[in-house]
Amino acid sequence: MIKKGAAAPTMKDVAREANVSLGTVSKVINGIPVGEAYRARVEAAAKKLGYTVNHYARGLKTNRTYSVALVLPSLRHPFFAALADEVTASLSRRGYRCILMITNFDAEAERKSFVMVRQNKVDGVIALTYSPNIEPDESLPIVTIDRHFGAGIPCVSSDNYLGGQMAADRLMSLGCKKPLCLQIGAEIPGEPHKRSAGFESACRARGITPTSVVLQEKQTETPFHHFLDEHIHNGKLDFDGIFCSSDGLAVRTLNYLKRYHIRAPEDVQCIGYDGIADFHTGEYLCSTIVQPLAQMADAAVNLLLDEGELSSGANICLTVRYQSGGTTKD
Amino acid sequence: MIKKGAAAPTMKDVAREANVSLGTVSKVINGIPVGEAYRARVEAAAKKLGYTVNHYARGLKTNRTYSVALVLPSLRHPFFAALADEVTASLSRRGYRCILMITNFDAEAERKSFVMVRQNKVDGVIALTYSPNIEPDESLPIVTIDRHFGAGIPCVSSDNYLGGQMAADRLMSLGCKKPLCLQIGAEIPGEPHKRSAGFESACRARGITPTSVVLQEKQTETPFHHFLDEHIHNGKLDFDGIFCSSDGLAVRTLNYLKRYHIRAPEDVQCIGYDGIADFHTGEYLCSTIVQPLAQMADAAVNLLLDEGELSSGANICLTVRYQSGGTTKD
DNA sequence: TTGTATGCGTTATCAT
DNA sequence: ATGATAACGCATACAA
Repeated sequence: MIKKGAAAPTMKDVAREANVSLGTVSKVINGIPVGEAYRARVEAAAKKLGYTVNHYARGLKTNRTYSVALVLPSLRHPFFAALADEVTASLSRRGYRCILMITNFDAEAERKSFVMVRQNKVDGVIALTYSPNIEPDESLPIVTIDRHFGAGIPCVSSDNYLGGQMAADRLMSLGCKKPLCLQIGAEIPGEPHKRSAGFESACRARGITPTSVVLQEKQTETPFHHFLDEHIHNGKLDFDGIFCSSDGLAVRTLNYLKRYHIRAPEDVQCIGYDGIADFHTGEYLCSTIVQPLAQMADAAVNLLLDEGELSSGANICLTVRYQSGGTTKD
Repeated sequence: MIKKGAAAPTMKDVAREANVSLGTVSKVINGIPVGEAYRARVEAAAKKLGYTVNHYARGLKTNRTYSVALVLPSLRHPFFAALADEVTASLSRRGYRCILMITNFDAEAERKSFVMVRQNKVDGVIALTYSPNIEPDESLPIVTIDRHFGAGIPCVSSDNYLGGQMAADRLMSLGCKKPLCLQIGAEIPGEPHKRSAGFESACRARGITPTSVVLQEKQTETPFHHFLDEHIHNGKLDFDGIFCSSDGLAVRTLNYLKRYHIRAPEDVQCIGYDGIADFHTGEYLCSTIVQPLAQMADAAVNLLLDEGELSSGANICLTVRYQSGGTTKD
């Protein structure tokens, strides 16, 4: 049951207590120069009454609510959860609140969150969405993470291309001759696709031609399984190194191969992408390319909040690092 | 950069467009009876302009903001993440927004979130906190999850006692004669403690006296390890069944025992608590007592939002279920 | 410098 | 039943 506690003190109360006018209180609160004696009186009164500004009333005037919406498909995915964790922290450091919107991959839910902005309910949106069709609305303050929407919508992401290259280089340094690249494609072009592009490029730079298989998003992974089935002869896999476009995919792929008693890193080495360690054990799920989550969150927040940043239309691409996780021979 | 998009249409705009007064628009929006012709006109105008209410302005009048704060220690823990996911969804169904507050187990951060309520920035708080010392503030609309704060603060939790009993019964049905109970204690009395209490009770009901070890919160788990060390003789553990107060603890304990080549379920059976499946594989981490997350979220939301519920001071205790997860012989 | 008055978008209380 | 108007808490342009 929502009941009102003792009504919070307002500026009016403070003004009365301090024997000054409303405007003076407002000035003190907002750091506008005011006579020292007045300032002291107001501050004392404010503290005595436990006054704090009502952000909503303020927002009604200023059109700023000091809150931003974070649009995510889900929180169950460790990567999304960790991202939300970082974004919330980053926002909090800047005095902003985070309104969480879970879309469950539903385009309608995504749209809803975007209209919120126009209702002045948030100052901006940080979105990680899979819907291909959000209109690059007018000057909608929005920053996407890891997804390109073309138009002038800025995107912060990890350096996916570099990550792919690093995976390839690492695999080949560790002796792999027959690399395989497994990728779950997104409807939206751009970032995720760069992982495999980087991988392939680095392979070719060493004169090796990798095999690549792409899965349509939201499809089950059985096409991958069929592919693997066809490439197992005499209990041996045709490939000695696999790069997966996510750690989750790597884990599932390795699990599948386990049925054939093909193990990592002995029989095949494998590198994933994301780099979210298992919470309970602190261990990485597999060897992986680690996304710089904290920096990505900060970048997104700064982009959204800092004057002029957004209009630059810049995409920010943060560097990644390799992390051994037991599925490679290093 | 936060810039304003095309100003969102207001009631005034709708009123002008529909050629009616402001009050009439308000009535239509709020479902208050109004002439059919008017209603149609207003609705048409609203749709045409893409009008949506500004919740903040409304909140200024009604003292309701239609948003509640969810206070959580972290999002990295799968249980917290899943809980946040469910709470957000439940809130959304009721037309409420979720403001996420991550405390990182910091008492000061928790306190901050509680003052927000008095500033009218949220209508209530759903909190899962470990700080023992939040004052049962005046009529602060708050519901806790899985933590008791005594006083009149309602708490929704899974039936921890029953869960402990179920674990004990299951273990003994599966042939265990020497049960061990491992628990990470909380500073706050109440719910978590009931897990082991239930376990012990069920053991004794069968005439078996279990061994229990409790760890002080935030302590490292080495005391557990020492204890286990002392109870391994000739490579065999003195116990044949372990109940851990969380899945995470179960996983870590089993990992530790693995060093001694003691394996589950062959050498020792083990049941955890929480029941959050691994996101990537969909598999449970261990045999476990599953908390009814969705129901808990709904219960917390309803308790907070529904008239009169809160004042009843009732604690809600939701039933759990057992789930085999490979660390028991069923 | 300080105080007064107006308006932000909405709801609610009035007359009409 | 409908329309005008005050008020919510705050910021601000303007007057003092």
